[in-house]
Amino acid sequence: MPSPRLFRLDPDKRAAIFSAAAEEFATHGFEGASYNRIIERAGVSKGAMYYYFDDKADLFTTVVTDVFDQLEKDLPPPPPEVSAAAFWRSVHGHIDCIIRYGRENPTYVALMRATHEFEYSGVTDVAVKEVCKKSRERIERFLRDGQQVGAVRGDLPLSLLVELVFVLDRTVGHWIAERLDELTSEDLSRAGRMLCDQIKRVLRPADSHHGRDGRSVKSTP
Amino acid sequence: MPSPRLFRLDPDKRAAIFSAAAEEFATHGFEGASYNRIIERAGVSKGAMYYYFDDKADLFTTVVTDVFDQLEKDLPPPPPEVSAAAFWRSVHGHIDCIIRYGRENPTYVALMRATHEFEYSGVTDVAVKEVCKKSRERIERFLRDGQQVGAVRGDLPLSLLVELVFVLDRTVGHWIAERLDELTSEDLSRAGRMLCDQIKRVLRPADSHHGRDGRSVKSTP
Amino acid sequence: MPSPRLFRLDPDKRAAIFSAAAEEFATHGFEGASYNRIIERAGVSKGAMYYYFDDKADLFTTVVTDVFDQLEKDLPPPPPEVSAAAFWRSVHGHIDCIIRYGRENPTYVALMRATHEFEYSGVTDVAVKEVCKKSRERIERFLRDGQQVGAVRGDLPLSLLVELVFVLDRTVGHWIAERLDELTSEDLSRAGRMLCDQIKRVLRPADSHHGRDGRSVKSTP
Amino acid sequence: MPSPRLFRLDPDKRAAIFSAAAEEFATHGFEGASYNRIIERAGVSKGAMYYYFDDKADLFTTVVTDVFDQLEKDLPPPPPEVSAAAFWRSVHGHIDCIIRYGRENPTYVALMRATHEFEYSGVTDVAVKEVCKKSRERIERFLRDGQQVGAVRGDLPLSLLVELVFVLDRTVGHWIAERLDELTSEDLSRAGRMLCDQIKRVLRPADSHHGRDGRSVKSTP
DNA sequence: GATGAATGAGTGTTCATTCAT
DNA sequence: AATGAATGAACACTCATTCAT
Repeated sequence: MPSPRLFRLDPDKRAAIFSAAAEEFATHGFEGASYNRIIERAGVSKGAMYYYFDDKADLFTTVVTDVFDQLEKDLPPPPPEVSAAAFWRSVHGHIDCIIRYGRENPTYVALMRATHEFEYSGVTDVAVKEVCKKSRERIERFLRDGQQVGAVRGDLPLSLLVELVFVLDRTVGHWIAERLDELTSEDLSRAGRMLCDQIKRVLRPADSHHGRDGRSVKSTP
Repeated sequence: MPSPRLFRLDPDKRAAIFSAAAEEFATHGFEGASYNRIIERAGVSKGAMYYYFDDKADLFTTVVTDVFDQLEKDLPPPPPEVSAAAFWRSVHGHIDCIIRYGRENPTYVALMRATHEFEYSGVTDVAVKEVCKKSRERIERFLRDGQQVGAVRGDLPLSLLVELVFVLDRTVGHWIAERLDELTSEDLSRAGRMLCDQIKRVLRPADSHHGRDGRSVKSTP
Repeated sequence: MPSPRLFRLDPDKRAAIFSAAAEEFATHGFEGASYNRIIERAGVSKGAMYYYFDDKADLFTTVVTDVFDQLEKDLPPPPPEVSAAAFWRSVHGHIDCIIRYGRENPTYVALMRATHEFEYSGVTDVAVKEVCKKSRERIERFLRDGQQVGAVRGDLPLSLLVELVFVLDRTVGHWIAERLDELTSEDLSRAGRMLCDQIKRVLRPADSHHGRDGRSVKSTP
Repeated sequence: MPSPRLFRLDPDKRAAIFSAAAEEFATHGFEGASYNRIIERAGVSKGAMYYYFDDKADLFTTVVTDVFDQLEKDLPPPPPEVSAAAFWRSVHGHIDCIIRYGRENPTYVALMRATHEFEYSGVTDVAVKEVCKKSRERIERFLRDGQQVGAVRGDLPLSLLVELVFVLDRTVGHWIAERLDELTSEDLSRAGRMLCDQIKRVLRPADSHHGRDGRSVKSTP
């Protein structure tokens, strides 16, 4: 956990640290990132850095958590009414929000990706796992609501659906980020609709129209 | 590029090198991986390693290429007949093949994931990009065929569809890998069908049934 | 020298500092000890510490001096009567006192040992040397008294005898400290008598009974 | 454990490393010693050092072991005949040998002292403990032989007697080392006799002449 | 053809200490 | 009087790579 001093620190300095760290971690992943490089780019002394953060992992966790929290804060509240339509409207709202956030903070999108990778890798940090878990739980609650109004299929493990949504979002996000310069604002909102559609396709309950494949994965659900 | 000497090397030694490298890279990513650790675990001399491979990047590329090639070799040939049904049958065949491969080489699945991440990161290596590009082109050709028989939507950029297929596969692959012990052989083929279904959902052309969302992202495609 | 402010400090705080320092120095020696760790464990601010003590060496010296002084304060007064018997009785009194002190302050025993080592090492601090010198002078005066009443041999350099007494005490002290849990109170007083006996053996003048060895080391005493 | 490469190393280089390490450890103790300083003074590269030794502890242990082994190699064999006189003659032989060794390698004497301290401190290394244990066991066997011929008292725990012998030797050794320049060769052999006498005093069985003090420490021996 | 000794810049982290407040 | 933020040199150790043999 970062020292409380961090929050007493000049916001500009703190921003400089977070930005330098986010960029380094996003570019090189956790293990590949150089603490020294971050320190140098943030323009702080070595000692100061260790005054704010316990170690490299702590810095990573703190920055990642911050990014996730920042995003989450902007997300719209859960839908007041309960219906499939309301559910999808809410999904759309979330996606718009996320895309907008990503457009304004491309580095943070990359950082989120790096975080996810890190989580998948063999050297996962406990604190990072926590951040990811929180993030997943949020989606899980969301999907559960979707299942109750019949918007989300119930024949697949939630954990898998969560992962799919996670990854669809990241993939489209990355695809967008790579073409950010050439996309108009109109393109972006179209991209939002497209992503929403894709998620809908993935989550929608199986019906006669689409065949009977992939009903359930585990024999004992 | 690895030295031609590599291919004259005792296959067991070569396998030891590849296996050690794959594991290290899969666990730590490219930058986080330790060349020394690989050398040590492979049980070869330091000089020998630099005798076979130019450097760390070369080893990485070589191993990754090998894994991709290995997999590709096993993939079924493109469907002889051309029809939507044949296309999906072929997709299913591919997926079964990939899942089988992943079950037998879990390390390689992790390595592929690591490769993908590496590609996404900011420090992409030219050679690795080449491997990934080749792999993507294969999918792209596939999807183009699918489009011709009306199995794959044509209203989204191919590059995005390729990415989505890529990532769906990896996600389900990882989801499976994490639960490999608890899944029966029957579960696995069910998972194959499920993944196929998901890909179908993602690729299928938009129709009246599913609304008009996400028609196209770029205004001038 | 510590600032006079130290003595105006809340005794509890001061005790906390001394205790933390004693433990750290005892465990790691002077050079190995971490000033930061001491500060942290004492629960005082960094500035405060440098407000009370000049530096690490000053803290060390102060604490060590305190421990020596504490012990010395409890030691019995020199024997009023002058005779060999009175001398040995006094020695015994001292030893009992020291053993009791050590039992109650095992950390301080370790600290004394660490001090001694430090003195032996190549980086001796002037102030510490002073403390040790004072302590040695005390023993020296004692031994000189013993010589006058014929209780202590006169054929060896006093400095050597002092060292031997010093070290016998520390060795038995350490031996006891290591087994403190298993020794009864009775064992302890037996240990006191034993140590006294050992010191007597070492100091007693050479006589015909014990041979002529070790008469004198330096040809010109 | 040091790498076997160490023993393939140019003896001069190895000696340089050992000497630099011995001096540094002797002067600063284990924790206080600077690996960097040793490397610098030994005139080897950083990498090379870690090529020979696992880490700082390994270097310490290796050097210490070497010193102990060196000394031990020179020690005279155990006495052929068994009698108190032979025992004491053997003790004398050992002491002469040790004093001679110390005169020629004053650094190593200091290192031995540092080792002992280190062992006493709270952060003992397993390997170092092993070296000390071996050394103690040697003395213990010796004393046991002495007890059998009635030369050594049996009323005190052997572990304590061992410690006392250990420490007497070190103390006299240090006392000599400090005055090495002013002592003639004759002084040295006189010192040897003196130390032998002191050890005799400490070990000799209690007899009527010396009173009944210190018979046994533990109530249940 | 193949080795493994050697390198020194790099790693993340801790150090004793200072000084503006 | 007292704080705690800040420093940068030093710490033990690892890195990818070279090269004489």
